[in-house]
Amino acid sequence: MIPPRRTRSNSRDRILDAASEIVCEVGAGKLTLDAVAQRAGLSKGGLLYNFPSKDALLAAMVERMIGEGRAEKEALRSQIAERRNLEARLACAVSLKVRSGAAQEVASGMLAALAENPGLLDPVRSLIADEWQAIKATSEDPDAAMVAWLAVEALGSLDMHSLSPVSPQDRVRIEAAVKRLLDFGIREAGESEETR
Amino acid sequence: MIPPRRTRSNSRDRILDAASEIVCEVGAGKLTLDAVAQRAGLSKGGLLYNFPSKDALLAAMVERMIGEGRAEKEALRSQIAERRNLEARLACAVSLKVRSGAAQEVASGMLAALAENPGLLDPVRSLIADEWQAIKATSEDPDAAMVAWLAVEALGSLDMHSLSPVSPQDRVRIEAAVKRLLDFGIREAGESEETR
DNA sequence: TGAACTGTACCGTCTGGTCGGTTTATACAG
DNA sequence: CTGTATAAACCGACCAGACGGTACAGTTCA
Repeated sequence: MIPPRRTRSNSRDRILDAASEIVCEVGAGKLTLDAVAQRAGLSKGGLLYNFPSKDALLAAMVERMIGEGRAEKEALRSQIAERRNLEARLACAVSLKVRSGAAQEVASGMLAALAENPGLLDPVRSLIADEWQAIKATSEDPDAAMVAWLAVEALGSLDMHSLSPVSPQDRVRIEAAVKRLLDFGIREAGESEETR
Repeated sequence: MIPPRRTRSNSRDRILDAASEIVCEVGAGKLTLDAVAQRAGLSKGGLLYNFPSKDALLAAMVERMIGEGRAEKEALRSQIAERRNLEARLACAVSLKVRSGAAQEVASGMLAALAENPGLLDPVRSLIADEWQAIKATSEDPDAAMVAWLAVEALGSLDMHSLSPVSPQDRVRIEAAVKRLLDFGIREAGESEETR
């Protein structure tokens, strides 16, 4: 029950949390230093002491989000025994799971703010590039894996902008379809069709 | 050689063009009324005479973009004879074709600005919803069509944020894979695999 | 005591929007 | 053809608020 000692790292986390909440609730356009400070329970001075500029704050947010994403992915890696299309499955699982949570909405708002500072997106860019490479490299059927990964990515992206026309039922079907796609690949000409 | 008579609609288009250019070049963050006015060759007063507010301007930009997309789709409709998975084919074709052009970059920048005014995205939302319905309704294999459409959508979305890890070669392969997917569907368990 | 940290008042700039005035085109009367 | 009236189109100075950032004086802890 230590009187919540305000350490620097402590404040940093509180600030980052506050910023995420704000972005998530009212969008990146309203992400002002004043708002963040208020939300985090300190003054603008204190905020700027921890993050010398708004860009620094944004960069830290990106950093943290990527870290969380990676951690989540790592956690899933151990659960997936099957080696087949490992990376693709991973990516899809991560997307389908993580992306429906709060992180999703944060990412949504962030993109808007980040769009103006292309540099801030660099970490994200390289993360995606890595994922893509892994998928191409470790999949038995890269074509199917690429398409599957893209489809899942789109799901997230559309949600992100609240643009998704995909109903929950659709979602289930898509998930199943993606799994089938990864497991069995794309059918060739002259094969049977069962469900119609 | 009439001294380009300044009609209202004339100015409107000039303004819309200018705004698009700016968004495309420096991003939505720099889309100020002053900049647009200067670019369009009139004063801020004149600009605000044509569009009573910045939101009105943005809304008009969205409107025009949607209109262009629809026109493009209509144009393609006549070229695609095959009835199979018509809607999905159309949508994908439009995306693959149009989205690689200038409209793409404009859309990119726009999203950032639009993210703050969710209402401005309503037209886009309904457009997408319509497309989605059409795809589900008119496809022989809705599952495959949905996945295909999503994959193409992701391609556009990633490009939009300059986040795409997809190389030109990848793109070609994906395009082919999507076509196969639409034509032949997803393979089921216990079928031959030829390319490995 | 000193370093880490916080609070607050303030500044400069940017930007959307207002507003009164000016130009330009058109219609029409004489 | 000329003068006049009218309204649309346009101009640009100005304003108010928001926002990022600074300065600096306190405060707290080791």
